[in-house]
Amino acid sequence: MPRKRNAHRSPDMPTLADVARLAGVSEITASRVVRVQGPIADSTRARVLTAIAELGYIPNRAAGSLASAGSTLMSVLLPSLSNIVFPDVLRGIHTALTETAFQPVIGVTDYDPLIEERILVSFLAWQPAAVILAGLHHTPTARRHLEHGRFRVAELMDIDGEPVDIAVGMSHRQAGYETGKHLIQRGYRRFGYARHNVTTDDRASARYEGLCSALQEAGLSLVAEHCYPDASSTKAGRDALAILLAAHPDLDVVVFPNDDMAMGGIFHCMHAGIAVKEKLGIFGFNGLDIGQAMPMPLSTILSKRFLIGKTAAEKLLESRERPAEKTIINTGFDIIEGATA
Amino acid sequence: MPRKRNAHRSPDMPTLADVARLAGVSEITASRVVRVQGPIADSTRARVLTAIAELGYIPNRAAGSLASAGSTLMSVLLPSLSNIVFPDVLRGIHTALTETAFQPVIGVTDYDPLIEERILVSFLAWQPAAVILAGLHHTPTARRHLEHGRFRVAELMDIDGEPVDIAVGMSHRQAGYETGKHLIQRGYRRFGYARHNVTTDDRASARYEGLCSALQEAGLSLVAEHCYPDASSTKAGRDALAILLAAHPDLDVVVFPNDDMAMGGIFHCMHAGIAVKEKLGIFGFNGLDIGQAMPMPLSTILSKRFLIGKTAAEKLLESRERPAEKTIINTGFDIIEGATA
DNA sequence: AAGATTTATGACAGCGCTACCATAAAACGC
DNA sequence: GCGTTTTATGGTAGCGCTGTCATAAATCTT
Repeated sequence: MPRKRNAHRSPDMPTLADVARLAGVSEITASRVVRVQGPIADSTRARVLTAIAELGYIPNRAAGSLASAGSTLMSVLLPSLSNIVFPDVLRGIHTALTETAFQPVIGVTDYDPLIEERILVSFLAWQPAAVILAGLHHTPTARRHLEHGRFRVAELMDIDGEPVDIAVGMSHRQAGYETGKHLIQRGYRRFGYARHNVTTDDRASARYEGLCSALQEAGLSLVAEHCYPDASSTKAGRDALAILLAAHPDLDVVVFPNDDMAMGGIFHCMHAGIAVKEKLGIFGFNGLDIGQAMPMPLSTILSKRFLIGKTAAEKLLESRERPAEKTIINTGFDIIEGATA
Repeated sequence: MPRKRNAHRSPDMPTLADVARLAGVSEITASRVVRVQGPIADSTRARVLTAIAELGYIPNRAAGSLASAGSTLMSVLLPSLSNIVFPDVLRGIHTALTETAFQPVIGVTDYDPLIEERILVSFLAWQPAAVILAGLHHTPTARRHLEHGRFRVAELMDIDGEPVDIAVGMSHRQAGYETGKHLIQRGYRRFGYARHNVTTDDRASARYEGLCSALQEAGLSLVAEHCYPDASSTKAGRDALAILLAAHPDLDVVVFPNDDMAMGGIFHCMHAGIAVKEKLGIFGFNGLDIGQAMPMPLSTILSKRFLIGKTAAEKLLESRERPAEKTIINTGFDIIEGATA
């Protein structure tokens, strides 16, 4: 009675042992061929490969992970998937991981550090090779896990702070500051700001602060701001601008936390017959394609989301061990002049 | 010398055995508490839970999967992440999986069945509980794996065909057909169509065919079409429309394969001073928020992407075993009249 | 009260793979 | 030509968990 357990694999899924037997080698040699590891004679490799093809062998990664105490999974924790920014980051990660043995496992935190912590712990159960998350701010428990774990860690988007291992991103504070300087230089003086409800989006807050300090340096300050109660969207931007202008018709420029909302702002202007740029400047953030395809391209800041994801994943693959010094990679940003401010 | 292997877990990560010892129960009992499975006395559960908290125990899912020949992973294979459609689907899946033990592992196929097959096989190595993919068309090898595997399968987006297990989506052929009928009824006669380069996007092709057959029924046919050589984008739509109109200034409506391109079309009209709807109708597909936030909301078809993802994942969770009959769930679509056609 | 059932727990083997150590043969050095 | 290194392969012992079967105690029948 060789096989006692019957809850197991379908009609005898072949195992490494089957492959080894058919190829006339030991299990460990077959294993080495599969993993492309260690010295193997060409003839042996060929025999094993043939056996694999013949049996339709699929390795069992759970067994492999258990035996080697490590997996080929990379945990990716993103705040949101509604915000186009994060699919872009994910795309970058995925691009870097193509052709490698690594696979991303994704979780969505909804910008909530507690959810992040919960998902992180559940991901750790897979002994991932690396963990990628957004931002440098995590719960103490999460941070402890990140610091003591046997895996690489990349914190994306933001570089204003102390990373656990690697940080890849840009300074959002500086982006906000440069936005302010840029607009002041172009003659704008009466600034409005349209927020949205995500209070835990640290990056948006950092940009806001940067903008304020640029204004302050120039002896200015925000004339008005409005916080739209719902999540960010084009409609949110459109409505927010309407409200802002109703209360403060004398604004000459309005800064939005992202391009989606800024486009909403432009749509409001189109609807209300306000001459964008001459009468009212509109400034966004992200540099989405759609904004640049408009008849008057959106003035905004290009954040390099794909590059951030790709760079982070590549960097993580460089070494399995965490190096002594932390790495901070600034992918920077570009101001897109556009035609709306 | 108890611990011979030193490549293993960091300074003694606690195992279930440690938890069991501390709680004064057997390993299997501790395991049952962790998995919330089988009858456990309240007092015992409490002791085990305390031990877990005290040790900071994190279960090892690789070991669990190996022992039980099954994992809590759900493989998700999407054609693309650039196309907003799929992050929306993914969001739906993720929503359904929150609060369950399942975690999505994602792969991107780039609309290529061969890449899909390759990723599928590498995912199968984790013995996933379910596999989610887009469309009903796969390579023979992929299909064989899907049919013989011990996991549930959901094929999303499309329902025009024979699924392996579950299909959730809508009839794209019908959507194209209804688009044609709707536009004909509104008086449009001279139709143009702007494609993009993705020849393997079966859904877009099905809509195209549906549109053509509606025209045919009415004794009409496409006056012109243009295939933009690059991937779909707003700019692609804008350029494609410009080219189309240059050759055929007499078109009275242009249908686009998606909203992104349709918006590009509108931007072209704005730029060229063409009265949208009166002079030229524009029709999209997807029903993206941004199109509806425009001063003249885009006429389009609302595809229920989030719902598709969510429904599929929920359906998959209903039973671990594949039922005898296949399930097809039609999430339908809505025509959004909008103001552009 | 004696059996039948349910509830709570445990012993043990083994899932399929790889780390570790050992060995044998081939290539190299001088 | 005799050590020494390199190349190629194998034996063995687990990795940490859960399926299976067994058992003991509590509860329910009639």
